[in-house]
Amino acid sequence: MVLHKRLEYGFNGYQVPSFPRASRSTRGRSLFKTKAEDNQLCAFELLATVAGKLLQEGESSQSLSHVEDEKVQPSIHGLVRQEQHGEPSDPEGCDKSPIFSDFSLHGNDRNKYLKTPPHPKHEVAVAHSSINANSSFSEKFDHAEVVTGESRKDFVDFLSKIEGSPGNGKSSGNVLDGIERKVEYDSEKISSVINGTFPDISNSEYPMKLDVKPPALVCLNRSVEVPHTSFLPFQTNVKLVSKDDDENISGCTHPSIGNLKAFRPPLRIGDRRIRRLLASKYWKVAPKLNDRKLHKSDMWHTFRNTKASYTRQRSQRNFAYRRKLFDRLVSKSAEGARNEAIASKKGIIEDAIGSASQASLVASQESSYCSRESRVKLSIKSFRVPELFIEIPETATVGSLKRTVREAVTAILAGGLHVGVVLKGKKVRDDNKTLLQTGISHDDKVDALGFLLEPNPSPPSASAPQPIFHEDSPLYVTCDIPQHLSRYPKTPVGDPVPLVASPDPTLINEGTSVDNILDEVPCPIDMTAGNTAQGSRALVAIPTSVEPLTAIPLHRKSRQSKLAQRRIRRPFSVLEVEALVQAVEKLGTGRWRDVKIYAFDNAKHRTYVDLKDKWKTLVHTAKISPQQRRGEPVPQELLDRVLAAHAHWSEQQAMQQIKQQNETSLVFTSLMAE
DNA sequence: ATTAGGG
DNA sequence: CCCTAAT
Repeated sequence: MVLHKRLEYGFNGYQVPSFPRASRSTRGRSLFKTKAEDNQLCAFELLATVAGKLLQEGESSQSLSHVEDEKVQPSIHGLVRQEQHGEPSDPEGCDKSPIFSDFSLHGNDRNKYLKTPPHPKHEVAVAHSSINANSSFSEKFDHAEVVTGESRKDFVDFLSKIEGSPGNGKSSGNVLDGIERKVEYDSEKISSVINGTFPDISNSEYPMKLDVKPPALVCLNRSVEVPHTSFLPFQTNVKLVSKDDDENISGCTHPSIGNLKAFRPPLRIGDRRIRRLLASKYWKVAPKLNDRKLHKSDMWHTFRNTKASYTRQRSQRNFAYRRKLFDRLVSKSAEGARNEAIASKKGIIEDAIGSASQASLVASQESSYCSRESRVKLSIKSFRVPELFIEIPETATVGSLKRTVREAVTAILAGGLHVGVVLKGKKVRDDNKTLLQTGISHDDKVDALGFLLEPNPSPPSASAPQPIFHEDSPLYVTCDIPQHLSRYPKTPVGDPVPLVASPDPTLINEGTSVDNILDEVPCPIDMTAGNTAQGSRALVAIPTSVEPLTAIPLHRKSRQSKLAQRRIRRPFSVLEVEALVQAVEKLGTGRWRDVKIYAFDNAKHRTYVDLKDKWKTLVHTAKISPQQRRGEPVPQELLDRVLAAHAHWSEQQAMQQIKQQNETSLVFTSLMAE
């Protein structure tokens, strides 16, 4: 059991988990899940806490006298932005269209959207599908920058025409040869995208119109035509950022459906064991929220209690407000989860690009419902809790673990945090201005309102919550962790929690990494004109004292290596699936190592076994009815290809076997004849 | 180290 | 995803 290990958790920001796709196979893992969910509560506590805090501040500084008619505008504005000096984060496309993804979709709409995305094309800057053998056809596709659903379909149709019936592909002559070559080319594209090494395009025999200069920051703006009635803005903005040559392309891609993973930058860790460990950590601490509704009451409960811990002195009047806020937070967590993951990711992307900023905090400004008072209501949808390292003995109880996490985070938040307000990229310094004067109350435009969490230079005021974290804190005493081990938050009293800017913000949330572009989360938030979530310097709280730890050091190590942690679950993105399909189409099944090298070479977390497994499930998925499918919906078109390829290669395999049988029997008979 | 398949 | 038997 994993808990028997000395737990070493790395928190790296916290987000409301993305959608529920937690594996349903709970066998043997239920313990974990519960544990994980507990952590979740902590996250919500934090979320709510900060939100409440900010809200209160807003209230107190709010002195609106005007009554201004507000239009009820349901769209959620997003969000944070911090302008970088002289560095427009997004010169063109990304900033251009003031479109919002409508995250307030509910119920059917949402499902509908998720299930039938407007032309589920996710080809990032992958040039595609031209066929040499057929000029007219190739005219159609050569230089096509992005294959749309239509064109892809054409391509498939074309293929089936050539091959007769799909899946019955007999390699016939040069036509298929051409296709083969083209496919190979395409595959290279994809795989290079995946591998983060865009091929030498300039030398390519298939010149593309991509202006890609690998080592530099590249921003490809691909405007994809929006297929007819898609209600979601559809724009493909691709930023390719080559950080290191061996590292990845990271950037913000186009909106995609359900691809909600946040990602974290490449782990600079060679040791696979550590990688595994890390992955497990993420798995443990960043679980998915399986049933939000179910936990809502619990969360509120926790929320309330936590609030009490340091907002006790606040007037009860705020209670109802906070309750309301909380409800909204929770109810929004569904939609928000997407945003948050995305925003968070975005922040990292920005970071990768070089922009710097303080903490990332995603907030949304909503128009008030009551036109009477013209109140400004803010709801912070998410913020990232800086990386937290928690070490706790295996003998500790789950309760103590929870407490430790909570306290650690609380220490950060409570320890003299200064909140900055950013509006349209500018810091609002004058605390005495009203929101109206500042312009925060205007929600007509795409006003970006952001908050910065900064270490408070000045010691917390008397009214401000004191850092809870202290050795002598009663909270400690009650902790049933063996005294010497709960050393984490030994932050000196009054001292601000050490906040360190991390150039390499590592994300949480399913611990997706940026090993390749496939890991990227299409980022609808990009489309909120100019609302660029700022790059987040992760605020990292670093444990200051370490002495007590030396007590049980090697012990853990030995045991750890023995009981390898289960790897984190990392659902394949559509893009990955696409790549896999393409690779298999070319290489066939049964050559998983080749497939791996071919299409996932740089995706360290995808082993050939993984790919094989994924193919297995893909084939299965393709066979079952769409209703029975789970997880991020795979475009039917891809599934069709899966089936076709599967059929094709199965046949090949069968043919091979028959061939071999014939050969052997031939040998046999000839031997007998002698 | 890979492959194939069950769990 | 994991585990394993068989290559």
